[in-house]
Amino acid sequence: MSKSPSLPASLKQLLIKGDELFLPGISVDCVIFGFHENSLKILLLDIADSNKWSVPGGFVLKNEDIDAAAYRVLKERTGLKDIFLQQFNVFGQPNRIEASAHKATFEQYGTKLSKDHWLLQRFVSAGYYALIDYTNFTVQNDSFNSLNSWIGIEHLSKLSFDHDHDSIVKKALESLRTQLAYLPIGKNLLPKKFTMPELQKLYETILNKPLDRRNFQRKMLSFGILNKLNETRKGGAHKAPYLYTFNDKKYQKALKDGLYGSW
Amino acid sequence: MSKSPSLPASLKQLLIKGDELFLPGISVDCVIFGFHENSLKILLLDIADSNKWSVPGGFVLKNEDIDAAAYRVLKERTGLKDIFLQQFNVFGQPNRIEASAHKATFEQYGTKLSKDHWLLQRFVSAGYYALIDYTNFTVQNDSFNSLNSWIGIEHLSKLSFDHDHDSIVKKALESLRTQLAYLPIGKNLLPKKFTMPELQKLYETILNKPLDRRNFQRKMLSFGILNKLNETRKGGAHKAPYLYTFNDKKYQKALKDGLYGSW
DNA sequence: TTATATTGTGTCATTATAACGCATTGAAAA
DNA sequence: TTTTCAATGCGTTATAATGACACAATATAA
Repeated sequence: MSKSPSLPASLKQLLIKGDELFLPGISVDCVIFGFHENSLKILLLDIADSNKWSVPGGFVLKNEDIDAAAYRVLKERTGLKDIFLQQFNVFGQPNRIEASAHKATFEQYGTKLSKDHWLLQRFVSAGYYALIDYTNFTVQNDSFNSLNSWIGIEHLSKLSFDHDHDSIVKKALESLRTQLAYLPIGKNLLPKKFTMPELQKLYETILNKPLDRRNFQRKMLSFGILNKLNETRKGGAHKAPYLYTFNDKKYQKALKDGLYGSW
Repeated sequence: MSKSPSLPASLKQLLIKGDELFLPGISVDCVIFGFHENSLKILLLDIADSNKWSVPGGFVLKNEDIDAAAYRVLKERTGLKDIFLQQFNVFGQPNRIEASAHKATFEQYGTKLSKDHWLLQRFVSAGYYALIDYTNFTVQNDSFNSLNSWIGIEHLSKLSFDHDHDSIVKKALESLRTQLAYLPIGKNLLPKKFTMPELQKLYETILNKPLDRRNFQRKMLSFGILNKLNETRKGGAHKAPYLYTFNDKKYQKALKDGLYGSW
C-alpha cells in the first residue's frame, strides 16, 4: 500500500485553524466567465483524484465582508483585481454535499476528519459570477492540488458535476443572460479594444442565438457606451473592421441605471 | 428598581436551544410588501423598548432549506401561505449589529448572554422580499414582544433603523423596481379582482412616478396576462371601471420567461 | 336634472425594430 | 498584377411600439 502524499500546508491550516479563522457554515462560490475564440468559457476545478468538477470557492474570514471574500477567492484564482463581480443567488439546500467533498479531499492524504469537524457541517453558499478578460489572464493553479481549466459552456452538459455545482453554474448562466437584457456587458469580457463583430459574437454566445449584424450594431451604438476609434483590426482575411472601446463613464452610468427605462 | 418581565418561552428556547436547532451564523430577513390605499407598505417590527425599526427575520433550522426558512418566517408573521418570495441579496458585512440587537432584547428581561453565545456571533443574512395581498391579511404579533406595523414607503426616511435593516429595505425596493421592468407584478399585491386604475396606481407607487393612463392600459393588455371581466367596480363617485383578474397560466409563464425578449 | 371627475376608446406623430440591399475593402487565389 | 470573395460599412423599407393627446360615455353628487 502506497504512502499517502503529505498534507499541503494550506490544507493543514484549514484543518486546524479553519474554525478560528472563518465564519462557520458559510462559503462563497465563484462562477468565472471568460470569452475566447468565440466561446464563452467557465473556469472550473478538476479536483485531484476525483472525477467531479466544481467551481472555485472559499470561506469567509471572521471579520471579512462576504463580497470581499468573493473578491479574495477571485484574486487568488486569477491574479486579477479589476473584476466585475455579481452576487446572484444563495444556495442553502440541506442536501448540499460540500461536506463529503471536503471529507474526500482530506482522505486522499490519509487524514480523517472528526465527525463534528468544522468542515463537515452544513454550509450555505453565496454564489457570485465574475466576468474577466481572458486575454489578460493566466490560469493560476492553487495549493489545494486541483487543476483549473477553462471549459466552453457548450461542453458543460458532458461534464460530471457534483449536484450543487451543477445548479450553481446553471443559475449563473441564467442570471448572466437576464442581466444582458438590461445591463451593459462586455467591458470585462473583452480586451480594451475590440471590433463590433467580436462584441456581437459575445452576445450571440451568451444568448445562444444568432443576431442580425446590422441591427446589432445600430442598437449597440444607440446605447451610447462605445467609442469608435480611427483604427481597424487588420490581419483578418477580409475587410478590416473598426476598433471600439467602451466609454468608461457612460458604461458605468449604464451599469447603475440600466439600458432601458421601459416604464 | 422594577422587576424585569419574565422571559417568554420562545426566547428562552432560542437562548438555550438555539445552537442546537439552528445553523450558526445564518439568518433570513424578509421585506414584506403590501399595497393599500394607493400606498406601498412594508411590514416592519417596532421592537419593544427600542426606538429602532427592523424587518421580520429568523433563523434557519439545521435541516431546513434556506428558502423554506424564509417561507416559515413569513407564515409566522402573516399566516399566509401563497406568497411571492424572492431572494434578492445576501448581507454579510462584518459590522452588522444583529448581535447588539439580540443582546438588548435579552437584557430587557434581565438575561445576560455570555460573550461567546450563539446569538452574539456574526450573522450573515439572506434578504428576501415578499409580496402579499394586503386585503387578505391581518397582522399577527409574535411572541418576541415586538409590534408589527405597516409603514408606507414614503415614510421610511423618517424612521430610525439600525444600519443593517435600513440597507436591506433600500435594496429590496431597488430590486422590486428592477423586477418590475421585466417581470409581471401585482398578482400578490392586489385582491383577486381589481381595476386598471388600481393596477396603475400600484405601478406608479412602486416606480414613484406618474404614468399615462391610456398608454399604461395598452401596454398592460399587450402582455396578455389579464382577463377582463364583465363587471365594473361601482361605488366610486364617477364612471365605474371594469374589473380584471390575472390569467394565472399566462402570468406564471411571464414570471418564468419575462415580459420582454429584448435581444 | 345637471355638473363633474373619471373611465373607455381612439388617433396621430414619432421612434424603435426586423428584415434586407448594395457598395467597399483587404487578403487570398488566379 | 489582377481577380475573386467573404466580411464589413452604411443604408432602406415595412412594420410595430411608444408617447402625447382628443373626445365620448357614465356613475355619483349637487
